[in-house]
Amino acid sequence: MAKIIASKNGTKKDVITRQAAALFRKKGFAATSMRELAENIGVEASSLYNHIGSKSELLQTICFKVANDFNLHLIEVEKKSSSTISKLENLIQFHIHMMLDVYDEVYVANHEWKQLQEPFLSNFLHQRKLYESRMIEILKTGIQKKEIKNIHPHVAVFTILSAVRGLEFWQQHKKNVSVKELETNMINHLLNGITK
Amino acid sequence: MAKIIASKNGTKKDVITRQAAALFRKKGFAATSMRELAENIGVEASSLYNHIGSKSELLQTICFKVANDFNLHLIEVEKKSSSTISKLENLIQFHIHMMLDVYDEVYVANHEWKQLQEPFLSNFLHQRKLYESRMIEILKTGIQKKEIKNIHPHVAVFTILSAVRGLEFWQQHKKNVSVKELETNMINHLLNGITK
DNA sequence: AAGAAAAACTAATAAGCGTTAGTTTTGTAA
DNA sequence: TTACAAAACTAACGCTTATTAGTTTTTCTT
Repeated sequence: MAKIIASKNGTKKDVITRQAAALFRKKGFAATSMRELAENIGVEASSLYNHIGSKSELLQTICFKVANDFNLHLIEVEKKSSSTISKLENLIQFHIHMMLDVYDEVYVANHEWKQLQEPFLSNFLHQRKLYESRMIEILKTGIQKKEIKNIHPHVAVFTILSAVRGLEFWQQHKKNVSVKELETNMINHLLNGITK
Repeated sequence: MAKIIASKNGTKKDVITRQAAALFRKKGFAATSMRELAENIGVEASSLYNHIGSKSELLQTICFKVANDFNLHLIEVEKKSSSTISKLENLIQFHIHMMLDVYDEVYVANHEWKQLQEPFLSNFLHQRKLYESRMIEILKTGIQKKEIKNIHPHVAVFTILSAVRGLEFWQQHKKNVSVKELETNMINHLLNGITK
């Protein structure tokens, strides 16, 4: 009769959620069974339900925690009175760090949100759309202030967000490239290009 | 007793595969049932097996068709004696067009390859790794020839590939931005940046 | 029109799914 | 030590899954 060990700063629900994020990332939400999750923790599947409500709830928790983290950071950036470029640097930097720090969770939020049930699905998509439109506003301001080329702000935001999302593929190269190197290269690429 | 209608240039297997790609994209591979796929075509689930081998086979067909298309194009680009920059333009352009032309298939190849079974999973990943390393070589040459800044080629390739992969999110904005506008903006962004 | 081949159908299989009920064990506090 | 609550267990529920077998219908060929 194994017991779920609660780590220092986390309830047993947190332990389950973290392990769920790891599995959902590795195998996908639909392809991960509760029995599998339980086995990974060292417990029977039914025991999980002493701590969580449902499989769906796990996905909800993961997705909205990530969405909230990004939202809170964007609010901080918007408050600042810095230049558009440095705001963008700040945003890209945060995305990179989230991707490296809470990889599983961010990955799941990016890829498995489709498996959310209503009304959570709509809510999640709404939040993301809002995030994007606020980033677009930042770029528009930069264009007005002539800090940024007269590009299509919508396309630019998608390009930047897509690029940082791609850091999923970076996990396996963590050793070869330092975080700092990655950061400066990506920010420089997305802001200044690569053409000499 | 509905019958699967073979379209002009496609066997019945093609029709099934195309519909499968659409569903796998919308709902994910694991979350799509054969009964659902059959219903979408207008036939009983068991009837599908007169045309295909298995559900897995459908995913394999989709993923390797896409991988092959990208590989063939890369070979063409490598043959050319043009500048590094124009090679990159060519590659980015092709990615954009694939994303817009065979959206479902490319999306599935990008997102659902995890559900491939061995040895197909290893094979697919190998092909993708090869594609990336060949793109890196192109960038390295560009750096040597001083056509391109002295950036980290690996990071740059990932940034570019991630950015174009993100065009998934563009489907819903097709009306607002023309393909040409999208193309020039993205290529310009990824090659020349957005800073004035 | 007859016979063969293709492709649909119905029915059933075994396995796996998320989840619940009921029970037993464990840990905690009086 | 006793009592209570937390959290584990076993067993089962009803449902869905991909796939197969066997049969009937449709289509193509002669």
